[in-house]
Formats: sequence, C-alpha cells, structure tokens
Amino acid sequence: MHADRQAAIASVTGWFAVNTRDLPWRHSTPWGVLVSEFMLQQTPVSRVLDVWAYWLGRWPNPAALAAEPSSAAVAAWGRLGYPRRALRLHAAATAIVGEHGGEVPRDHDALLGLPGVGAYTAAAVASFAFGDAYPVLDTNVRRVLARLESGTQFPPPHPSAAERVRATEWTTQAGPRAALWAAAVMELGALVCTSRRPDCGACPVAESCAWHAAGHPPGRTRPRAQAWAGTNRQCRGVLLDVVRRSPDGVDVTHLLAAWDDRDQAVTALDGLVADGLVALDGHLVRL
DNA sequence: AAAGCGTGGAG
DNA sequence: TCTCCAAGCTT
Repeated sequence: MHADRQAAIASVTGWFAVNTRDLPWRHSTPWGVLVSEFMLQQTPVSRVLDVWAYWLGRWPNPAALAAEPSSAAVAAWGRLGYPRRALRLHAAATAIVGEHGGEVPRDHDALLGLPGVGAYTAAAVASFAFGDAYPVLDTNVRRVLARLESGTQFPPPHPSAAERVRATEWTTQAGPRAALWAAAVMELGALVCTSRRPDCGACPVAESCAWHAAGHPPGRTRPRAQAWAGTNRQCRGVLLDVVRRSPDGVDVTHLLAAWDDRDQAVTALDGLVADGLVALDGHLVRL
C-alpha cells in the first residue's frame, strides 16, 4: 500500500509537471488564491477567469475590498452564481483586516474561522498559497481516490470520515511534496479523471487504478437533481438579476412583476433582504 | 444532517 | 431539449 501510494504520488506529480494549467491565481498572492477559491466553489474555471481578474485589479488586497460596502462585492460578482459567496468574501476581507492585520492568515484554524471558508477552502489556501501540508479534498480529488483505491466510479454523495482519513494518509505520505501532490491530484481529476468521460489513456496511474482494472463498472445512479423551474432559487436569481442591473434601484412593484407568482416573489424578496443581498430603501430595492 | 443556495456550458 | 455538473458552505 505504502509503496503503491509513493509510486502514484511520483506518477501524478510527474504528470502534473508537464500538464499544469497556467491559471492566473497560481502566480498570485494569498489574497488572490483566497478570492479564486471562493469563486471556484461550485463554479467552473472558465467562468471565473475574467471576474477574478477584475476583482484583483479593483481590490488587490483585503483592505481594499473591506473599505467598500458589501453591495459593491455583490455587484462585481456578476453572474457567477451563489451570490452569498460575494457577501462572505467581503466579510472574510473585513475579518482579515480586523483580526489578522490585513494579511490572509496562514494558520489553518484561522482560515477555517473566516466566513465562507470550510474544510476544503481552508486546506486549499493553506496548501496552494502557503505550501503547507493539508488534505485538499474537493470533488476532483474525491473522484480520483474513489476510482483509484475504491474501484467505484463516483465517491459517496458527501465526504465521509473514511475519505478524510484516506486523503490525510496521502498527504502524509507525500511528505514535503504534500502541496504539490494536492495540486497535482486535483488537476488530474479536472483534466483526465473527469466525471463524464475519463481519459484513462492519458492517466499516469491507470495501471494501478482499481476502477480501471475492474473494467469501469458503473456506479450507483445518483438521485435526480432538484427540479429547477419554478423554484424559489430560480425566483431569487431572476429578482437579483433585475436589481443588479438597476444601479439606481428598482421599484418594488416593478421588481415583483418580474416573476409571475407574486406570493413567491414576495417570499423570495424577503429572503434576499434577510440575506443582505439586496436592501429595501423606501419603495426602492437596490443592492 | 438534510436541505437550500445560481449559473451557464457540455454532452 | 434536457440532464448533469462545476476547486462547497451554512444552518
């Protein structure tokens, strides 16, 4: 086992050395890495690139962002999705200024304490921004390890304790190259060991992959995704998009008319206000 | 701890 | 067209 993993680490990091995407946050600051990690939560790289560049140009450090109202962050978030991430990133910047002297903390627990930073993001920043050894367990890594060691097409629906233990073992066994291993195995999942069409012919560890050896048995079909049409989520998205495109605010009545079910629109608007994504200013709604 | 939370591109 | 899913977090 131990030797197998050592060999796999060497193979994957070797593959990574010649297959590294030139992503801008990879030659940025810890702040740039933190911003990228927030934006990349459930959002593809291709959609993040331009927004990230704009953010880093406008707010090159946490203090610059913290100096502006959170509405500026929501506006600049554009259509990345999950706009509460913009609020949390703004709150994180504020906390970094208030509690960490304006510098993104290197300490893993301090990172975990920031708004919007969970197990993955804390490990990713510690690893990618500072080179420290933490198990970076994102959807890519989970899929790679599930195939490589469990022989299953997909990992369980949610990260399990067993997965965390296993990821930590890999990190430990990577030793001084833990951060390199983290980036490499994640990149392998993103580029080769993909969810839909894995390219096993290009995989540096296909020969030792349990799922490959078993002949690519299909995994359990996953539960159907939540229906979208008519959901509160969709309604929130429609309403927020109207507000976002109304720099001077939009009349409440006019805003609610953007959704045919008025009761649902009222509920959704209440939620947006409660979340702090929009503000009620008399009869006007604005960011 | 299960559910809620956006968006757009690929297959 | 429609389903899947993309560097998760919070309550």
